[in-house]
Amino acid sequence: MKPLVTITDVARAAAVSVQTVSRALNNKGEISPTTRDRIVAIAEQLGYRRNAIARGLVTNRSMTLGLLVPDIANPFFPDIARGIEDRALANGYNVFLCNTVEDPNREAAVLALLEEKRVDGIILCSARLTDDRLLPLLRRHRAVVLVNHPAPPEVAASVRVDDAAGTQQAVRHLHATQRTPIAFLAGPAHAHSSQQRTVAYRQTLAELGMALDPTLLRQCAPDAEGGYQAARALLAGTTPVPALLCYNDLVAVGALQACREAGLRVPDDVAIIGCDDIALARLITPALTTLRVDKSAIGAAAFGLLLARIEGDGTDAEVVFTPELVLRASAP
Amino acid sequence: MKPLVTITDVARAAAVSVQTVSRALNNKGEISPTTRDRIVAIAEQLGYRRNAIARGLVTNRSMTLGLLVPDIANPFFPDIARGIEDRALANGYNVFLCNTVEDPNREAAVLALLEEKRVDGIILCSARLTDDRLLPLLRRHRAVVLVNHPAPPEVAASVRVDDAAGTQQAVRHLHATQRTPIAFLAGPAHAHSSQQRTVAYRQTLAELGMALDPTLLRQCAPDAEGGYQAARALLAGTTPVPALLCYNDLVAVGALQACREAGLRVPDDVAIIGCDDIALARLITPALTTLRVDKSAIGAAAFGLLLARIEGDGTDAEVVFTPELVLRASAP
DNA sequence: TTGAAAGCGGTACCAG
DNA sequence: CTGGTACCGCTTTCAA
Repeated sequence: MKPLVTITDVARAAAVSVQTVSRALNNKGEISPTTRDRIVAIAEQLGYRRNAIARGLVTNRSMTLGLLVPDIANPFFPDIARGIEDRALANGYNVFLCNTVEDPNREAAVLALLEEKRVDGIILCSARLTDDRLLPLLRRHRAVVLVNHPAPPEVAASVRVDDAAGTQQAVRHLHATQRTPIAFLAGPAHAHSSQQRTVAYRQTLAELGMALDPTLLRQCAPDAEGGYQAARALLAGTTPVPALLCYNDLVAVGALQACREAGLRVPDDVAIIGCDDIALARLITPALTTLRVDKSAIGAAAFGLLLARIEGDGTDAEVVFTPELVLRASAP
Repeated sequence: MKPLVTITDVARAAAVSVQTVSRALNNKGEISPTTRDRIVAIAEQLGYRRNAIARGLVTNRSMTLGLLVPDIANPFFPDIARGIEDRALANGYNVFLCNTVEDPNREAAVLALLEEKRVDGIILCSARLTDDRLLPLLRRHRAVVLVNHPAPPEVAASVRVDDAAGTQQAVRHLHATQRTPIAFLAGPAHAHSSQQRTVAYRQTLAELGMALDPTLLRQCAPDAEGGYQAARALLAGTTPVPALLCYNDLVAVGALQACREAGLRVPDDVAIIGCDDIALARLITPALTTLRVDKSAIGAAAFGLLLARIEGDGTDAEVVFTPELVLRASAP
């Protein structure tokens, strides 16, 4: 552990006071350009790097954010993270990217740890905690933005995707192309977006005069394995299933695999629609019809809302993105 | 910005000194169980949460690590990150997961930022900086582990995959199944693993008495788009290409797509081998023959080495994993 | 077993 | 324009 250069060392080397060094380094306050340049040069030469810990203690700002995602292996979240991190770095913030691996307890633990680390704000994607546990934890943070989860405006701003609109588009498309009845692999029960889409699914079926067959509505883990298992179980039934609406693209990939193993052709025997339009969706065969959302824009919007809250003017409380149905081979 | 409870507040409420509270909270030093429990209860009730910033300033330990990956959207890295983060959290560390988006300058910037944040150590995966820029930056850090990149032991420990062995297995398999000549989509020129594999590719061809056709050796971006472009360019040539060895699975997915568009059947007209065995590899059609490495184990090993270095006994300097060829439909 | 005081490396406030 | 001093919240050292 090599002894690091401190601001005092720089001050001594430059024969000035520490405050003068501080002013030079931060380029603020009244200071003559001459001394500033001289000090900056000396600091550079000494290999000085400022200590964000010490600075954070006095400024009460860590210039650090927390980002929680339920599963970083789902390409949906790296894309959002990218949108956030790009803007965060540009604004001088570092991001703790925390994978809660779909585990509510880990989500709670991470929220507490981030509080100890005194992050300036957090962005929580697709919360898995129930509100009674979640909200008290969130309230302790200085600024919070939720992605895909509602919250009282005094607790958090939110960025969400219009789940109802997306589900409606997908169901209508399947209905219009004569692929009924429509099964729905609905994702995890505790996910808010799953609940919203389930409501929309039921409602749209009703609007179109279709009966709801409860056996065609199944929850599943929001990954390929979950989709595979759920689809297998579904296909084991006696009723043929000509259309499969999936919680996300990974679920759709798993379902596709299950269909293939069951000897069903996609889209001839079964049409499949995913959600998110991850990069993979157009690279597999058949390419996946899916609901596209602009993940990078979601990330950027979330950061924007968070920054506004950190800086005090938490005016805009909600941004909504509307998904767009992208037709590809799996459900033309 | 709500006023947070400090250790002083707790001390006042419990009518003891701050040191006693500190001892109670950390459960160390001599303290009577009675007062300790009383203090802990009061702290809890006041909603006290300790301040890692203040604590880090005095202990000179941030309990924070930095993890740099070139592209978090490549499923290879989330798997490694998962292996690291699981063990890090279990040991009380938080991880800054930083996506350098294949950009050397961003890598350098992040390395500097992490230094300001006084992370206790960093794990850098697949460095993109050249050693002359990289090493000075690394030397400034207290503990460093490199994944897929060599380094002098006094600068960093390293975890690597035996690229030569993997490449050799793959080339031999393609040769044994009569699929020659063999093209190689080698990934980014500045990646150490790309260089190693290129050497092994040449060497193995020579050992097997095959001529090297330079037009069959192409660099590419290490993602699906890169594989797609490189494969397209390759297939535009006049020579048929019966075998395609790819830098990683994403490159292979892109190459697969290019082959399909060119009207080539996989594996009948072209055999394709990927690398990493990401989850996707067995979910696409045809399933991908690939070189499997245990990503979670790589992450765990990297964390283990880092912890050893942080705690001072940086004895083991290198861990090597050997990839295993997994035969699937794309190159049976 | 507990407490008083010093100080980690900065920044902020005021004086010169 | 520059310097002195207090202090952020906590742990460490030494006394009591």
